[in-house]
Amino acid sequence: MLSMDQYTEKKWQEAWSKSKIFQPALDKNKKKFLITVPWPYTNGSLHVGHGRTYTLGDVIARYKRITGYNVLFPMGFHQSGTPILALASRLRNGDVKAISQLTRDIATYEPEQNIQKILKTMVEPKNIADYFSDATVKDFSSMGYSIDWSRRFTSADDFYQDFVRWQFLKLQRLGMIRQERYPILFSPAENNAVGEDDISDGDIDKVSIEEFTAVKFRSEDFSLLAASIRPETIFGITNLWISSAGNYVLIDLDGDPVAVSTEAYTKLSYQRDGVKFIREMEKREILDREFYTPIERLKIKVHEADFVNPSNGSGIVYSVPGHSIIDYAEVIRQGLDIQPRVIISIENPADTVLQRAHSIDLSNYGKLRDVNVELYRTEYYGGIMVEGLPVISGEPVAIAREKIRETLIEGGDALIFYETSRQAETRTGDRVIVAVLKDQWFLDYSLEWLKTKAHELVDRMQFVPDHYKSSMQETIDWLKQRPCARLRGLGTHLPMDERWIIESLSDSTIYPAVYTNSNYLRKIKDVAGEIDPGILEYIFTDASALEKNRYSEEILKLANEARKEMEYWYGVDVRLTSYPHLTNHLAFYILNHVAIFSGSYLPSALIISGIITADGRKISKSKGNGESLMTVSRKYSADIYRLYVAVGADFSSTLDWNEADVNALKKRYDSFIQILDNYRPINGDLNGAEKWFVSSFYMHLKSYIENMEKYNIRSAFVSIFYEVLNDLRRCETRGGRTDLAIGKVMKDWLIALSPAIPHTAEEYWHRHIGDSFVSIQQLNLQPELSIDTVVIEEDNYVQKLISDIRSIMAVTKITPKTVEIYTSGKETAELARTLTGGDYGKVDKARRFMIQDFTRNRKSISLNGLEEYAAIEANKSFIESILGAKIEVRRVDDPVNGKIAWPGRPVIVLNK
RNA sequence: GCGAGGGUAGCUAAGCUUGGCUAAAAGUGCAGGACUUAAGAUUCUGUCCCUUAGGGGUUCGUGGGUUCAAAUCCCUCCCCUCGCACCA
Repeated sequence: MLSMDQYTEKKWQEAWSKSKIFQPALDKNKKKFLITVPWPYTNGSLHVGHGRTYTLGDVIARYKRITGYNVLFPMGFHQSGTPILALASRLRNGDVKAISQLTRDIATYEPEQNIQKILKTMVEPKNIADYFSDATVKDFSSMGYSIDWSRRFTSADDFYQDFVRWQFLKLQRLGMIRQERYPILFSPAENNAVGEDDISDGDIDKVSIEEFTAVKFRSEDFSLLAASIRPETIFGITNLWISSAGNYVLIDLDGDPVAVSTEAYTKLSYQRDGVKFIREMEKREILDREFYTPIERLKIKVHEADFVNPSNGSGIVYSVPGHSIIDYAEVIRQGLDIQPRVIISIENPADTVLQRAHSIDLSNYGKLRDVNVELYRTEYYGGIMVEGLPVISGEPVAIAREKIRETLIEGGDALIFYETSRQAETRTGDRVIVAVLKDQWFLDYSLEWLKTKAHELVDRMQFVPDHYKSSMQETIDWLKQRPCARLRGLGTHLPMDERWIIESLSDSTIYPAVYTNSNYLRKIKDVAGEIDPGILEYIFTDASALEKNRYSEEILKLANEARKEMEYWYGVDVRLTSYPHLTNHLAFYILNHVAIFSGSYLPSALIISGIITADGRKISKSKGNGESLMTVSRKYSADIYRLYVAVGADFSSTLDWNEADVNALKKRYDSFIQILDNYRPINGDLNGAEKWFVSSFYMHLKSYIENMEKYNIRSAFVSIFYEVLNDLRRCETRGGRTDLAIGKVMKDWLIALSPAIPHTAEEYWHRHIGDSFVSIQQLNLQPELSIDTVVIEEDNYVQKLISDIRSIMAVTKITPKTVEIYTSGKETAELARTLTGGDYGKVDKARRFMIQDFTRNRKSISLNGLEEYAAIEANKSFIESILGAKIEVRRVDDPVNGKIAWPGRPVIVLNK
C-alpha cells in the first residue's frame, strides 16, 4: 500500500492546523501577499468543478510562502440571495428533487442515521447556510488548503452587515445610488418577485423580459390595444385579430377607455399606474366596430382567430399579412377580402411572405411559426422600408423600428408593454408575469468619473491570461445601472430603505477588505452593539478624521488595531476566479473598489481560470454529474486531485475530469512515491550521470521558478514533476545511483513540489529531512548557481551521437559489432572556425576540398569548444551498453572513408 | 447581431507575444524489445511519408500575402466555444 492515503493526509492537515503556520500575523519586516478567491455560496456540497479555483489559489499561496512572502489566504462564506431561500421552501413543500439533492449532499459528510435529522432542520434557510458553511470547511481542509480560518466570517454576520450598510451609505454620498422604474419577473399569486430559482425549469429554459410596443387603435367609443415586437410593420396593417376563446374587458388606461384581454389587464395593472377596471365586454362590441390605425388613420376591421392567445401580450394582435405568414394564412383560411400590403423590401424575393406562402402548408401552425421567425430575422437584418411611408421611408428595419416606436409613444398612440419570453410558472404552479417596480434601487455604474477611474485601474492591473484585460475594459464601458436590491432573499437591509435587501452580488464587492480585520470588527460589534459608520470610515479609508470624543476608549483601541491590519494587508495582490465571473462580479469588484478605495488599497492582479467538465460534460447541480470534493479526496487523495488540477490544463482552458486521465496521473505519482519510499541516504562522489542529473534538476527548477512567477502553473509542474522524473530514469539507465542523485536535490525538490502536493512533500520532508514544516521552508531561488553547463552540453552531445548512430543503424539495417567514432582534430576545428567567419580565401590550398563538405553539414557543426573525445570516453560504457556494440574513438584531421569529422559532427563507421 | 477566445500529429494538449535552435514539449493511446512462469507494474525503442550511412519530402482549419526563412506576422473564407446583465 502506498503511503499517501487519506489518513496520512489528515495527519498533516491536523498538524498544520495545530501549529497555526497558515495564520500569519502582521509583520512589518516581511512583504505581505494577500490572495483571495470568491467565498463559496453555501447551498450544498462542493463538487470537483468548484475545486479548481480554490486549488489553484492554494498553489499560488503556497508558492508565495516558500518564496519569502507573508501570505494571507483567507476564506469566508456567502449566504446572501434567493437560492437558499428557494431551496428551503422547496423542502418545506416536499419537492422530491430538492430532498434527494440535499440528502445526497448531506450524505457526503454524515453517517446514514443523522441525515434525516439534519434534513428536517433545513426548512429554515439559515440552517442550510450554516450547515454547508461548516461542511465546506471540512471540504477545504480535506484538500489541504493553507487557509487562515481564524478570520472566517459570512455575509450574514451582523458586523459584516454593518460594513455593507456603511458601504452603501458611502456609495449614496458618492451619487452612485438611484431609484427608477424597472421591469422584473413577478408572481401575482405570491405578490413577489421571482428569480431563476423560483421558476419551474428556470435553470434549463431561461425566461427573459421582452419589450413590446402596444399600439392603440381608436374608435368613437374606445380603443383596442394590440402589442407587437415589430412596430415598424404598422403601415402594413390590414385588420386586427382577437381570440375566439378569450374574454375581454374595458379598462381605463391613462384616461382612455381601452379593451384588452382579461389576462392583459392583470399584467398592465402590475406594469402601469392608474389602470382601472371599467366593465366586462362582449366580443360583439369589438367585432362590430371599425377602428382607426394611428398616423395614417385607415379604417380597419376586427376578426376572430384561433391562433390568438389571450394570455400572450394584450390578447389582441394586429394583422400584417404582407410580413407575417401566420396572418396571411389566416386571411386565406377565413376567405377575407383583404390585400396584403408590402412595406419592407429585401434583396432576395424568395424570402417574402407572399412567395413562401406558395410552397408551404398554410394549415400547419407550428411550421408557420418557424417560417415567421426566419422571415422576421431576414427582414430585421437586411430589410429596407419602402418609399412613400410616413416617418420611416427608406430606413433599415432596425432603425425604423426605434424611430416609429418613439413617434407612436410621443404621439400618445402607443405604450411600452413587457412580456415574458415564454409562458412561465413558479415551482408552485403560479403564473409568472412581468411587473414594473416604480422604485427599484440601482447602483449607477454609468458615471463618467467612475468609469475613468476603473479604466485607469484596469490598465495598471495584471491580468492572467492577459486578454481578459480588454474584456474587462469593454465590460466597464457597457455597464450602466445595476439593480442592487430586491424585495426578498437573505442578506443585508438597505440602510436608506429597510424594506429592501441588498442584492447578493452587490453585497460582495469589497468584502476582501474585511478579512484583514474581521476579528476586530466582531469585537467592536460585541462591545458597541452597532459599528458606527464613522468608525468604519476611520478603519477602511485613509480619510482619518475621527471624532474621538464620540467613542469609548475600548472602541478606539480596537478601531486602531483594525486600521493597522487594514494598512498592512490590504490591497488584494491576487484575486483568482473563473471566467463566468468576469462580466459581473469582477467588474463590480473593480468599480466598487475604485469608488471607495484608492492607492495601495486597490487590487493589483486578477487571475481568471477556466472551468472543469466531467467526462466532457458541463457540471451542474441539477444533472448531479459532479463528484463531491470529499469523495474525490477519499477516492484518490487530495494530492492527486491537486496535481491533476495543477498540470491538467492551462489557466484559461477547460479542464476535463475523467477516470482514465486521473488514473494515468496516479500511476506517475505512485512511481514517484515509490522512489521516495525506497530512498536511503548514501554518501560518495557523483559520477557523470549523477552530476548531469543534478545540473539538469536545477535547470528544471529554474524554469519552474520562471513559470511560477508568471503563474504558468502547468508548465512549472511539468518541469519540476514530470521532467525531473524522466531525468531520474535516464540517470539510472546511464549508471547513476538514484539515491545519491536525489539526495543532492531532495530538499529543493520537496520544497518546490509542496505547493501542488503538500501532504506528500510534508510526509517525505519529515521522513528524510527534518522536523520543520516543508510548507514554510524557503526555496532556493538561485538554481543557476548549481548548473554546470559543460555537463549539460556534454550530455546533449552524447544524446545526439547515440541518436545519429541509431538512425544510421535503422537506415542501413546493420547491427554493428563495433562502432568507430572519429572526432575532429585541432586542424579541422581551426578550419571550421575560419569557415564560419566566412574567410574562404584564407584556406590552405590542400584543404580547399573540405569547403563544400563544410557548407553541406554546416547545420550540425558546432564550435562550443566541447571536448568531444573526452566526452565520449567518459560515457563509453554507457553508449556501449545501449547500443550493444564496442566503441572505438579516435581524433582525426584527415577524411575517413571520404568523410570529414567536424566539431560537433564526428564521423561514424559501423562494422558488422 | 455585438464582444471575446479558439481550430496543432490517433486523442488530450504546449509552442504563436519576441519568425530561424520545431517534424513540433508533455501526457495518453498504439507497435516492438527487456524484466516476469504469466498477467500487471516498471523500463527501453519507435509511432506523417520515403530512404542500405546520420538524408530527403509533405505538414500545424482554408486560400492568399510579407520574408532568405512562417505553426509563429498580415489579409480572405469556413468551423467551434463562451459572454450579452440583475443570477449565485
